[in-house]
Parts: sequence; C-alpha cells; structure tokens
Amino acid sequence: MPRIVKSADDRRNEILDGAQALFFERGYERTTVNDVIAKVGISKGGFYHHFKAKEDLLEGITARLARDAVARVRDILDDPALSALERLNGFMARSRSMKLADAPKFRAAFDVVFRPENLLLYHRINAASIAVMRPVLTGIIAQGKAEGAFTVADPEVAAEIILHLNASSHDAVARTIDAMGTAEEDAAIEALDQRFQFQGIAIDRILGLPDGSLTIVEPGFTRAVMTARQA
Amino acid sequence: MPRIVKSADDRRNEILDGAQALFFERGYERTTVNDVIAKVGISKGGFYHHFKAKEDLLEGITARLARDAVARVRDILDDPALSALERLNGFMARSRSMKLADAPKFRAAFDVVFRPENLLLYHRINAASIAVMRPVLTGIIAQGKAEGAFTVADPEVAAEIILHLNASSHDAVARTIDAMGTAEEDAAIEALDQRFQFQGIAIDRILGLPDGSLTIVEPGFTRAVMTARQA
DNA sequence: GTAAAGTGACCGACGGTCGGTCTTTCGGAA
DNA sequence: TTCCGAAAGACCGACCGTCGGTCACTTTAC
Repeated sequence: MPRIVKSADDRRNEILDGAQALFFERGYERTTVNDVIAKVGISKGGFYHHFKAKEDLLEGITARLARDAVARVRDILDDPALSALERLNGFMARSRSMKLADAPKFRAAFDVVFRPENLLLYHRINAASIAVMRPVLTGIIAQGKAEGAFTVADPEVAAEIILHLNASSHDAVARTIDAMGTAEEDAAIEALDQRFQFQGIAIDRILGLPDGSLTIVEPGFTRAVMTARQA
Repeated sequence: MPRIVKSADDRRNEILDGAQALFFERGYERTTVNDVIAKVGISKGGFYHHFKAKEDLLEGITARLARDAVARVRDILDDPALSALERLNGFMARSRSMKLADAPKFRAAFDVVFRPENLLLYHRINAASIAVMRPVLTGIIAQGKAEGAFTVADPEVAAEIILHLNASSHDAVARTIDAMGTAEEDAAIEALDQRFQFQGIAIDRILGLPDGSLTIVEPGFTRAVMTARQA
C-alpha cells in the first residue's frame, strides 16, 4: 500500500474522526481497531504510533466533543451583563438550540449510545462532558451565590451534582428510544418530557431557587429531538 | 479431572462466589473466564453450561448483592409505625451500620471498584442497586407525600434521581482513595465527608424538606470506612 | 433411557507488538 | 547557497498471545 505521510495532529484527528463515526454507528466494543484503520486507510502500526491503546480513542473523542461543546457557549459564559440565572438559562437554551439544529445526527447517535451494551461509551462521554462543564458551572453558581440569588454551600459540589443529574435519566431515555415506533411512543415522549421538567425543578431546589426558575426543556423540545430522522 | 456434580443452583452460586471474589480483587476486565473456572474448580464447558457469557456474571453478582442489601433493611421498610422521614433516616442508618460492620471488606472492594479501569463494574453495581432500591424508595416518598411531609411531583422520578446522586461522588471517592496514605489523607477525608453532607441537603431539598432533615453521614463515619483495613 | 451436568481440546477474533521502511527535516561542510 | 547525510518520526503489515466462546463427547441422576 502506498505510504501517505501527514502531520501527527492531522492524522490523529483523522483517526479520531473515523473512530467517532464508527463508535456512534456500532458502539465501542463492536468496533475493532481493524475497522478503524480500514476506515481511515492506515496500518496497524500507524495507528499504534498515534494511540497507545484502543481505549485512548475514547478519551480523545470525548475530550474533543466536550471541548467543542463548551466553545459554542463561550459568548454566553463570558457576557458580563448577565446575572447567574440568566447565564444558566441562556446556556441551556443555547445547548437546546444546538441539539435542535443537529437533531437528526444527535438522534442517530442516541440510538447507539443508549443501548445497554454501550453503557461504557455513554458514561465516558458523560464524564468528559462533566469534566469540561464543571469549572464553567461552578463559576456560574459562585456568581449566583455572590449575587445572593443562589443558596448553596459549595458551588463546586453543587455543579458536580447537577451535572450528574443527566445520567439519572439514562434508563428513561433508553426506554423511550425503545418505545419509538410502537403504540406507546407518544406516552413515552410525554413521560420523558415530564421527567426533564422534574429534573429542572430538582436543580432549582438544589440551588435554592423557586421551582420553575430554570427552563431545562421548552414545550415540544423532547418530541422534536426524539422524532428527528437522519437525512 | 474428577467430575463433581452439583445442583444447578449450588453450582451457579459457587461460580458467582468465585467470580465476585475475583472481580473485587482484580476488576472485571482483568479477570478472565479461565481465572474464574480455575478458582471454582470447574471446566470451561461447565461454566458455559450455567452462564451464557462472561457478561452475565456481572448481572448475576450485582443482582445478588442488591437483593441481599434490601433484605437487610426489610424490617425498617415494613414497620408500619414509622413516618416516611423516620423510615428514610432509619434505612440510611441501617445501611451505615452494615457498612461499618464490614468496613474492612467494603474498603478493600472500594479500592478496586473505584479504579478508573473498573468504571463499568462500578456502574453495573450501581445500576443493580438502583433497580432494587427504586421501588422501595418510591414507596417511602409516596408515603411522605401522602403524609404531607414531602413536596414532590413524582415519587418515582424523585427516587431515581436521589439514588443516582451517589454516582456523582464517584470521582471524589476515587480521589480520596488515591490520597490515602499521603499527606493529604486527612483533608481528603474531611472534604469527602463535607460532600456527603452536601448531598444530604440536596436530597432534603429535592423532597421539599428543611435542610438537615436527613442524616446521610454521622460524624466519623466517612473516616471510619475510609481508614478501615482488611484483616 | 434421557435429560442435565460436566469435560477439555479447540477455534477465531481481537488488541497489541515488533522489526523494519520511507519521508521529512535540518545542521554543517563544501 | 547548495548539497549531503543522519536523526526523527510517520508508517507498514506480518505476527503473536490471550481471551471469550464452541462443540462433540462422557458421566451422573432420576
């Protein structure tokens, strides 16, 4: 096979791209290193020149995803005019619109990531997202505490707990995905939406805010994402 | 090798016992099926006669652990004289004393289960525990709601969220384990204890209770468990 | 007799290694 | 300034050991 040489960074990202596509299509365990190198068009040795182990792909991919996600809300995080509550709601609104904009892609990825055999992949993505979001959310909560708006002892711990709440709906999301296309589809989406609203109230309370201060889902959001179809 | 025949149930439990010991000693990935059958004293075919896959060991072990744990608090759950808050606090007090009684064993298991490479094992154990505890906690919360003591929209979702809070301290526990034996040991234990108290307050608030209604850790509990040594 | 329990040699796939090749880069002699 | 050669490192692909899992068969219990 012809040898094509690229810069280490380019090649690394190419490998990450290929692996990410495969992981979101088949899951982590069911994707082999041979699959990845076939997709990227590289040799086994080349792969292991850039990555110490298959496992490292997970770290690379999740770190990249988390980094990109936070970059897309930078302006909201840095806007000095916003109160902590506004910043938090603005941040979540932006996250929702990002998801809606790419809804079919997200939906397709969900189909795979929420399958039970991909639990590890799910938790890795979550952990990476938490690692990146924690300092960000900690800052917002600290601001809210300073403003006297939030009642919280330790902003950092509060941030970590709140970020972990997402994971509590893993099973509920998985059940909803399973229900898609069946007679229970409608009820399942409704139940999931209710659940997200409940989670929002839980966050309100953890922060010492009145119920309903935070908008975690808007009407129709859950349905829009869940019913999105890949192009 | 001589052939020893046992009832399916006995053999199944023997295999589970052996696998559990190995998983808590080396972790899931680093324990091979050959290790398990060597420990139990059974052949490969014999193993696969009782278990469809290595993965099934996880389900079997975690289900057993969760079942046993709930059996040990049955009396508190069934005591009709208790208010919801008393039941909840009693349940947690019992859980603590169970952990203290077997502190060295728990501590040794923690050492393994909280290692990053055993993330899957951790989440499996957690998921099994949640599956068993959810209906139990749902019942208590529903009672509290009926009594007018708890302010919660959906007891089931509340239960699931509260049970998931445990997982939010996974990294903090891991960090504390790493700090054991170093100069930061004392500070790390203190920080972890504070964190647990914070979590207790988060639960209070989710249930609509005044801060401090629930006792999630007593003074010295965290230190006692973390410093316990295997006999 | 037959169904379940148990055996262990064997298999294929997989993650990872290793010896070596090819390309790029760059300091210094001509 | 040009050219050379050697070090660096990107890349190759055959190969390896391990591991989860299978299968044809034997033994035991009822």
